[in-house]
Amino acid sequence: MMKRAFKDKVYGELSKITKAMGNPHRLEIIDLLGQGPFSVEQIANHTGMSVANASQHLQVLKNAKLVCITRDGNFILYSLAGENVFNAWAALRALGIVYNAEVEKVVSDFRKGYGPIESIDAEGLIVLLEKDKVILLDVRSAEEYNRGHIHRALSAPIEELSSILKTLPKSKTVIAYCRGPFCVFADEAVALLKKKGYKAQRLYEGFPDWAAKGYPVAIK
Amino acid sequence: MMKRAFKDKVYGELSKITKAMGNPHRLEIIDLLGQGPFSVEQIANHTGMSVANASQHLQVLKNAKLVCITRDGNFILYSLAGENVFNAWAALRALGIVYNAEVEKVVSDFRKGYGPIESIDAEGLIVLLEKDKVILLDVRSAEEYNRGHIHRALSAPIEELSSILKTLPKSKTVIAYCRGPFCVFADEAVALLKKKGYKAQRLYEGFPDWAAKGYPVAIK
DNA sequence: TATCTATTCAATAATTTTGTTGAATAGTTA
DNA sequence: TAACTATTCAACAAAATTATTGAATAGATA
Repeated sequence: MMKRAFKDKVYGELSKITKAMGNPHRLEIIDLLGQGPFSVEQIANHTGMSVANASQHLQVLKNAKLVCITRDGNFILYSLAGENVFNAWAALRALGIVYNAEVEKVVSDFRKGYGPIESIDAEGLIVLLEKDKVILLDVRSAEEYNRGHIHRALSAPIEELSSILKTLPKSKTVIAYCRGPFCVFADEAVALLKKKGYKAQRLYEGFPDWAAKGYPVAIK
Repeated sequence: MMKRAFKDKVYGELSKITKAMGNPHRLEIIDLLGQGPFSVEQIANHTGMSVANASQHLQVLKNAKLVCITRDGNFILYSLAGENVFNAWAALRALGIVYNAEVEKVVSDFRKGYGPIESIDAEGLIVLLEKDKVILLDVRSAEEYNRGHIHRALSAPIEELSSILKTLPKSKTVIAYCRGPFCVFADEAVALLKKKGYKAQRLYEGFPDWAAKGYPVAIK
């Protein structure tokens, strides 16, 4: 029947997108590319895959039009095809956290390893920033900070945090943020800060979520 | 490494959701369940699958917590696990239409078969309804209409449209809507209406999209 | 032009997904 | 309780996905 052929085609085309997202490595790549462009080798390192394997997964994402490439010297940089891609990923991530208790459990179990970590959401942070009551730390790498960061955040890469920390007053609460809800840099930072006697929380979301919501960002 | 195991777990759990959505039949089922609950046999008929096959795909969706079941007499009714599921599907659908020219092409090619079909979006329809300038027809089945329909819409199942049509004045534009952008009932209705001398358009979205946006609905 | 190097490709085996078939099951109805 | 029926299950073969390996390629640099 004519209609059936049409539907098969439409849902078939759309399933190319969901198929492309239907793999843990590729979800991790999408999450990573939310930070900005990365080379194949960088992606491989961040995700613990071989370069050839990462390349093949990137081909799948590229064929589904979820990522696109630019060349920079010898390197090929992959980035998300548009902000809708990150939004769709965020919607799926939220779906997982809300309906699938297993996801929530894995995350909270892991975080317990750092002790009790309080978190604040983006809207809450905006209020605190307006009151000038907090110090905001970007605990990702300096390179990621330079690509773009939350307005008024200080760069404090997790490895350098203990030295930077000495310059911070203990009168204000410190908020740490990183790449997203599944990135643990902020948890590590909060654990260290609390150990040193600071009042500290993590931002639940990461920088890409903040930017996607249209909240103020700065580029160094 | 500890962190890698954590990430593997998190992305692995989330990929269960995207894997479950990574199949054309299962996407069609999700789209259909946006209308409300259906039995396994109904789902099989609507999607042109065998009952056993539909059942197996439904198990996959259930395991991913995307659908849930209730019993009604001898029948087991499947429905979406929550409105977030439809929203995520809508986000993916939009992603496909925006970034993947192939999806857009398949849809517009098919619609050309009915002649030039104009469509209006939900926001445009609201304006026209306020001005009382249009007649709004729900061309889905009477059963689906009774489950819920757009406020002020008349029920006009596509098979009965030609008889109902005689009672409609030609002074107003007629807007037809159905299940969603990939449902062709509204296109068929518009083609018929235009042939009979009416000014007619289709609503681009379907009833589930309208309801998900929080616009006014009525239940018979 | 020749060299170098990041990336892609091709081939392979292991694993997973898929649809069909017919039998089994659970829960309702009589 | 017995009969019925919608749904699920189990087993199978075909097809698709996946990670690994090492070779090939394209494009920049010297």
